[in-house]
Amino acid sequence: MAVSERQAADAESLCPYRLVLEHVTSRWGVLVLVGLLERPYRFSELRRAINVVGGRGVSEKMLTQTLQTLERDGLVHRDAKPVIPPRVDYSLTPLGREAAEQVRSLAQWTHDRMAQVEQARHAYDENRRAYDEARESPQRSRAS
Amino acid sequence: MAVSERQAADAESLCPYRLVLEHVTSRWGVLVLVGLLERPYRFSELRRAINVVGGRGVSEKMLTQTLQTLERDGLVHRDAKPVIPPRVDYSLTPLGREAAEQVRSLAQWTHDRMAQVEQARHAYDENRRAYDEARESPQRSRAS
DNA sequence: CAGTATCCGTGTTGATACTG
DNA sequence: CAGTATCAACACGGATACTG
Repeated sequence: MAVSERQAADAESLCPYRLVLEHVTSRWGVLVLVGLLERPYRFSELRRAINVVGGRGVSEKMLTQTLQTLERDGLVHRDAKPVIPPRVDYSLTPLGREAAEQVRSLAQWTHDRMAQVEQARHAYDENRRAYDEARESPQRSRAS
Repeated sequence: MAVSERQAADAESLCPYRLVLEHVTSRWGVLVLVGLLERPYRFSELRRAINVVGGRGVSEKMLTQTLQTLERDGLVHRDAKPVIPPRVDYSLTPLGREAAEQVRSLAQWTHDRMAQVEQARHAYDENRRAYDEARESPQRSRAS
């Protein structure tokens, strides 16, 4: 069962608020929140919308799980209409909207600072490489 | 090797900025950033500080890995003094401080909204339970 | 369409032992 | 003290098949 699967995962030894933080910042949680910030979505619609972003798409299982978790936390509202074929709309609760805005803000910050991060990475990798090489063949650079 | 291990993990199919977001919001990344926001820490000192928070502690390996990732991203500064016994101080870069403040803000929000979240969870679980029970023994409630 | 149930590969984690 | 290396366990995520 999906629910007990998630709950088992949640039963980790984290302070309760860290749990919510993990839900919100989880791989698909971020995408779902940011997506729903724009407008409500149906299940498959949301799935497609997320898959566009880049990277590999979210599986039905993961989307379901993510949505259930966020719904349980009171961040996402699930509106299931009893029609055939089934139609379920997902939207943000007021609480969810607050969270989503924070997340989007953080994502935005990250996005804006990517250049600096990339630069830092290059510098780091350069140092590492130089350091490793110096250790592999010390006789070349240390031949006094 | 720890580095290639991390890089393999990072080679996932995510947009680049999502990667940084994951680093920053990762289980230990959050704790490290928030911890260092207070003041610089030495390695084991930071480890102990994090372990206090609750939950199970971070292993040396995970702390190392987290710190290296954040250092590579240019968020954490590592100051290794060539003395015996070794002494290494970790602190936030200006970039890291910005990130840490955002993260702390999000963590704070989460913390402040826990009551609402818990309440939503109770409501959710109640509905689920009632629903499941109704399905298990429909003859009791539907005996016309 | 909107899920649920199940199996299974793999990445992440953590315990342990070792090094400088 | 501050790591690194290796291995084993396990949770997570994904593919598939099935239901209402």
